[in-house]
Amino acid sequence: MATIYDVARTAGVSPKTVSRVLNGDGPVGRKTRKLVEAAITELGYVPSSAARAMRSNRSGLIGLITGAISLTPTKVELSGLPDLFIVQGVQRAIEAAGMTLLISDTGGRSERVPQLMRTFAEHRVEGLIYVADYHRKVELPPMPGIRHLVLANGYDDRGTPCVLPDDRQGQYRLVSEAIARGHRRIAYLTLARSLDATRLRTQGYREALEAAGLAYDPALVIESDLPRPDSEAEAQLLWDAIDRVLALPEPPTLLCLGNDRMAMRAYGILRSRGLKLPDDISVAGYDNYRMLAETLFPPLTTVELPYAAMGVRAAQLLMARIQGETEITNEPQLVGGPVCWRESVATVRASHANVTELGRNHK
Amino acid sequence: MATIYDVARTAGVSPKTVSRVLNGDGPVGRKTRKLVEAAITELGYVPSSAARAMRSNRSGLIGLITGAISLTPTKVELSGLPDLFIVQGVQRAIEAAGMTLLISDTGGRSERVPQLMRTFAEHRVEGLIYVADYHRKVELPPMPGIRHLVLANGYDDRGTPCVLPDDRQGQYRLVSEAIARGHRRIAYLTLARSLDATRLRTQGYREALEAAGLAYDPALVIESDLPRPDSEAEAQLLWDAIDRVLALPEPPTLLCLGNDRMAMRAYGILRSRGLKLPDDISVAGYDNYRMLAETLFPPLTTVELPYAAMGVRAAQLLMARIQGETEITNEPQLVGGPVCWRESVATVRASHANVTELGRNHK
DNA sequence: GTCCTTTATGACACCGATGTCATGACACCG
DNA sequence: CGGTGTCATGACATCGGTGTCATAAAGGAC
Repeated sequence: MATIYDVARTAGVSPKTVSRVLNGDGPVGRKTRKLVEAAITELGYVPSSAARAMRSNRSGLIGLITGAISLTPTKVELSGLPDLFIVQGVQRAIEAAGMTLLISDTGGRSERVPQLMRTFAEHRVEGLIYVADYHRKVELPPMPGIRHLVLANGYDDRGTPCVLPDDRQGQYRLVSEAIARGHRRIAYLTLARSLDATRLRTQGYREALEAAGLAYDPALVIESDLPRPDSEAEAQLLWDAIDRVLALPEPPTLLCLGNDRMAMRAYGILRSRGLKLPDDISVAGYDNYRMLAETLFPPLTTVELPYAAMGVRAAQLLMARIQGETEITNEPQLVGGPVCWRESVATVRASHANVTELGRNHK
Repeated sequence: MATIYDVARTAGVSPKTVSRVLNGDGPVGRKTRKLVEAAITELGYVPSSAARAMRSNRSGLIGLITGAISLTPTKVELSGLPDLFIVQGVQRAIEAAGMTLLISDTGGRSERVPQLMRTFAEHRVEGLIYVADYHRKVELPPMPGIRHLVLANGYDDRGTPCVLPDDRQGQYRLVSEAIARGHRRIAYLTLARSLDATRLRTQGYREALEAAGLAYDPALVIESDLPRPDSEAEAQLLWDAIDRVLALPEPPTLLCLGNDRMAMRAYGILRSRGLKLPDDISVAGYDNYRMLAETLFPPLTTVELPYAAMGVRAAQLLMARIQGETEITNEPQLVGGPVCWRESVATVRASHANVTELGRNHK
């Protein structure tokens, strides 16, 4: 591969002049510039980032880690992998800034982290982004030699800068808009209560009811998904929850599910009870996992988890720190996603609205 | 960050001696080694790969590109993204070999490829892996400065080494095992005929029938999926195809679908016709897209696309080339995946088997 | 004791960029 | 015409490792 010396010799100038042409520092005569550019093209010269990095002490590299990483051993989750969109977002923003991304995946084995960190250190990454597989608290091991760290989809209690989905707002918007379409009895069949997402979305659910002057009915909110060894046992929980809300004196007109996967199961369960979607009952999910949401019939109304945007934001946050910008808060950056309105949620006619009043008194 | 000179000074030796301790070339006295190791630990020294790369002319970096890349503009496909598993496989194999992966994604815009290639060239990657989004022929632009190239999930007509899923064998196994479970009339509702996967899997389907002495009935094989602007129009194709095979004089006992997404649609369509799965009719997919296959009820029998294994194989192929191994074929490397047998395919009782004979004569 | 080999270590150059400083050629001003 | 400033360019050192070669000390054979 050609070097700057080859270019200099071909163009009949000094290496430093070639460097000036490349970087635009210092003045270069017009004829000289042409000569150099011709030589570069002729030789197919591409500057070596290794040499540049060594001289400038700036590698232009950003590290990114996905997968298990915490100190405490965690069970392997099937889920994961939509975080790919976070990575794509990071990639885009990093690249736009002229930097390059080094990506590593622990593959669920967090004991490999020290090894990965060492590799990053050898390459002198200027910053590191850790992408969690779902909205959660993480506990990172000490990372010697890492100057800047940003968490995406996760947070810790050490004030590390982080980017999180705005789960509260997402559920709030979904429920608010559903109310605007006439729904008054809205069930919320949640993911595991222990998840941050569940806590925040439940809060958003309640706030939306409150803003509309509707009473909160605890009977409509049921934890309906817990990790189980087999898929069928998981589905059973949801089955029971749906049974319970449908048996209420004033059954819901809309079921909000903890995620699109649960919504997909709900389709099957509701149909097996002879209900037509969305005429007899409406369904909404969360995540906008498009492979599911768009393929289901009817297509699923859901809230988008703004993964790509979160990735972009995380990258920008990191770049700002690297460039030493001072006025930066450590507050979690919340990123909201739009509600994707599809046919699984019907507009309720006025007659149903009357039911609402009953529903309010019900409490 | 500490340098080898800092370590040398702290240990009271020359930099070269530190280098010897690090790399294990040349002899080092026991006491000296201890001194040096203590200094390394004390300073938290990590050697700079940039400096090392410059001297040795070996970067230890492998480039990987995903997403659109061909010369001819392609429409953006929703699908994509299971290729994440290919990337994970590559990652694992590359890392095991002590190298580091630079990953870039075109995000569907192949006009960005030259820019990505330049970045790779600047970092002096020793080889490049291109990961296609589905089994397909690709047309790569010229890649100056790339010494070694391997295609994963794609192939070209220039004999570039490549790794492909063994689609023929996958469908062959699925159908063979289904026959072993008593199925005699097996429909195959395929993806677009233009896809390589469809051609190869159809071949596997026919060979399995042939091996079992069953006649091939063209009425059972229907192209049932074509890219359409909206999801509903796509589903309509499948709906019609299912109508047609169910209306046959000898309807099939098993529907093989082109992928798991189609299988998911088939569940809905079959149930809307009042059929029970798998008692009235069996269904099988392809891909082992677990989010679908395991969540569907009943869980879906499908063929695994061995993405992770393909990634590992691609990485190994590339490493072998980099190390200059000579006896390497350019034959496509076919990687087979297992059939994941789940409850969506029933075992057919003998009474049904009689139907088979009719089926054979039917042709 | 001398010679030779082996072991342990250091001096120095080099990889390919770029920062610093010096130099030469002009142009302009008084 | 000499002084001053700008423009264009090159010589040289430097970043952090490693390959080459030299050197010194230790051990063994005669």
